[in-house]
Amino acid sequence: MYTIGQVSEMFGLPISTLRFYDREGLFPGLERKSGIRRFSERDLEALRVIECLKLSGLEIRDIKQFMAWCVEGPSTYPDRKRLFEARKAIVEAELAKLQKTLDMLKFKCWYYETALKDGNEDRLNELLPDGLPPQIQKLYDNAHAQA
Amino acid sequence: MYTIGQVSEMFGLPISTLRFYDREGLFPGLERKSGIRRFSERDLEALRVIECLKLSGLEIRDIKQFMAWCVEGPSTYPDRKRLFEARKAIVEAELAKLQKTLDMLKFKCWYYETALKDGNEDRLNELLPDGLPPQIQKLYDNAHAQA
DNA sequence: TCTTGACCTAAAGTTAGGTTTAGGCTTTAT
DNA sequence: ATAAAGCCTAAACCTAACTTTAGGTCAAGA
Repeated sequence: MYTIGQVSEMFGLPISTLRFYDREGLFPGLERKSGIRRFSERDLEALRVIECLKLSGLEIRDIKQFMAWCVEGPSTYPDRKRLFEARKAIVEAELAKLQKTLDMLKFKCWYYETALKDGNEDRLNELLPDGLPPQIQKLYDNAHAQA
Repeated sequence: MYTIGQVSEMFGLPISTLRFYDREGLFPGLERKSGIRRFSERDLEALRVIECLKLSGLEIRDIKQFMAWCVEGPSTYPDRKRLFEARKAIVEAELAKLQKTLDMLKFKCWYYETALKDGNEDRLNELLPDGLPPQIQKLYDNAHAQA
């Protein structure tokens, strides 16, 4: 069993955030001893899931819903399964988008490196939009492709 | 040249958002004809960069700074290069984190699929934390690894 | 000419996700 | 026994990034 301060340390989250999550119902059944929160291994796993779902872009009220399902029992397995499958699809899309973002950033890094060498953007403006070196052209095209 | 409504259509962004960006100084030198905004090809490219930088997690005030550098000229090439290199590092870290998130989600999908077949989590609780099928164990370990 | 649709501004409002404050218990080490 | 550290709550506050509102301008078609 852990105190809120220990959990805060372990997860690198402010104590105020943990209390906020608790207030929002993200730790149903969290134990208390004379008013003081005692986090069990189960609560830590819940917190890991919270962090995962948050990263996947889920809102707090929906995470609360998930935690409520966990309390409700096996009848909610289908709901929970659906939730994770939906999140999986969303994160896969997000990853693709972020990869595209990364290509744009890589292109821009090359762009300013070149501009810095040349002292201006004149040559770059001539190369654009399709006379770039092959590797760079790939980045540029990918970054400018329609979603 | 495009009207704000056309740009809104093209980028799938609300008109109010485009006006907000303009108010925040993200389109320096945006042309107007009797008060009405006319977006040039240059402004569209700016908007593409804005979307990219936003996805990379940059705040509006810092995007504004970047746009100001673009107006300022070649003396700011080093600043702009540094900005993109920093963003690139951040997005690469973000991608790694999101990949880990995805592994957790994949694990949870498998978990609830199994729980649904079994009708309970008893067998799963026995398999955890290190008696899982190899492929699944990999997902689980990766998702639970320290940052 | 009149009406419709698209544009404009300034300013107030909204939302999510916390954080801070003020005042007060509890536990632990000396 | 007492003081410091760590815990508690309720409620106010904060910030970013928009969005909405209210009131008005402008240009084109019937």
